[in-house]
Amino acid sequence: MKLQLQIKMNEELYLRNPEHTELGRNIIKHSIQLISQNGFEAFTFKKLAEDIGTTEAGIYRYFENKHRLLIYIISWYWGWLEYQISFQTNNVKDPVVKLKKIIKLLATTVEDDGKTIYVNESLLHQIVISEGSKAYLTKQVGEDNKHHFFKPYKDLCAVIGNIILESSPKYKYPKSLATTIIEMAHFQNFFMKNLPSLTDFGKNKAESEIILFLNDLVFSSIKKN
Amino acid sequence: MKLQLQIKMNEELYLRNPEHTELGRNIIKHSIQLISQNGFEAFTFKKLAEDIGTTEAGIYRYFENKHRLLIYIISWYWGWLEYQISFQTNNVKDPVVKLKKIIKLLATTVEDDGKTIYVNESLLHQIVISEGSKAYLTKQVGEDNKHHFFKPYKDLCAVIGNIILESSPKYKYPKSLATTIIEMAHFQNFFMKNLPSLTDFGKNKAESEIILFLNDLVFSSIKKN
DNA sequence: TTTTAAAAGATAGCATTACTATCATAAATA
DNA sequence: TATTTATGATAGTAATGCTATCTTTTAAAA
Repeated sequence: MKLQLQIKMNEELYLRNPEHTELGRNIIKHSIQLISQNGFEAFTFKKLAEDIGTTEAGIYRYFENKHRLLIYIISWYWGWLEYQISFQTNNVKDPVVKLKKIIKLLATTVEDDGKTIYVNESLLHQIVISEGSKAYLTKQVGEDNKHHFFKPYKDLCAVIGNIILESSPKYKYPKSLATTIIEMAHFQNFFMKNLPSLTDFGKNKAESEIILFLNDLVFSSIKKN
Repeated sequence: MKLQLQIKMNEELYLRNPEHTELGRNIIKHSIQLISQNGFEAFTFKKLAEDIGTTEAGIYRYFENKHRLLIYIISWYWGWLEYQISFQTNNVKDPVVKLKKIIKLLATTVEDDGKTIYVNESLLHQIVISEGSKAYLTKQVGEDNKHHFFKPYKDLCAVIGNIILESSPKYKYPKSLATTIIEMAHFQNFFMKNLPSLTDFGKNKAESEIILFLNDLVFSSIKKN
């Protein structure tokens, strides 16, 4: 039996549900390819349409603009990651072990598991690293937040924050530490690959070193209390 | 005697040195105002020209494009901040005290001290929080790095990293911890103001709480070794 | 099986953005 | 006074970020 994973998306993010049609799924698939290839700034609906073999107007029937589309795929990633976390930490009692698993999931390049046909999680992970913060670092963040566009990210932070509290009930900054873990898992990765002198992960450039750094950071913070 | 502070800028960042002319200084001044007001995405050379009372072509004589201009003002900020740090930690022996002062400087809204006539450091600080990472989160990061555009940021990280090592010579991740402090000082501030449920700085929304969080994070990491 | 509705394709158009080029004028310097 | 240098004024162009309309295809309902 082949299971297929479905992530429930905020309906206000799109005009027409891209999961329901071939064209819609192509929009998601090719967006991920194009954005990871050329970056979000160079990404346009015109180029996307050409890549798919449809027209610009066709894309606009699904997404109001490219920023919404970015939020869509990033949100999809957070939803997917939360599922991965709940799956991988299922039946694990020790919150310390859970946290270590989460850090590993966050900091490790994911492999495309084929459970989601039109989403390449590995490319998507790269997008989240390079473009993820652009989803909210805008002047419309307040408006977008009213539409609950950041709920998947918040949910993930809440999950991680709660495990931090499980491990150390008196720790004062579980949510801020959670966002720190998430953001730093990605920023250190970006720095390692692009501005390596900003990190301590010299020549080898292995994600495993980021994991060690984050483990050290997190567990020295929460253990001492 | 009134001292005037000059930050030495990378000459490849501009076509004509904006500090040398009235128009150039206006470009810097009004860029900071416009970007902090409307965000970097909505910022165009046309609007900037109108705001100043000059023409678009006039701006292009100083900066190749708006991305270079962003890097210019952000770099200026890092240079300025490094000066502030060296000034405020001068004659301080204890690296722990130094680090605390640095964290405070990073996390606190700066007041415009008038030492730099055409730069409003307070607005610039807001820009660095909201737009700072966009300077390097691009596909051209490698190219830009070859031009040493990120040197001021790297220098600052090196300074902080070295103080971390002074305080704890065996700590393994001084540079990564330095970037974590810098980035989190800004991200937690952004979250606090725009997506508060991602932080633990509830109703009061005081920068002092971010300082407490960062102090806790940093000193639990480096003390235990 | 027809009818009808929904989705996609094809084109057009338009304001704004991100530039480049040219020519004239004012101000500073030699 | 001559001449460089900076600025102003204007034009133009390809690409971007949309909206609108009309036709054809596809698929669901009657």
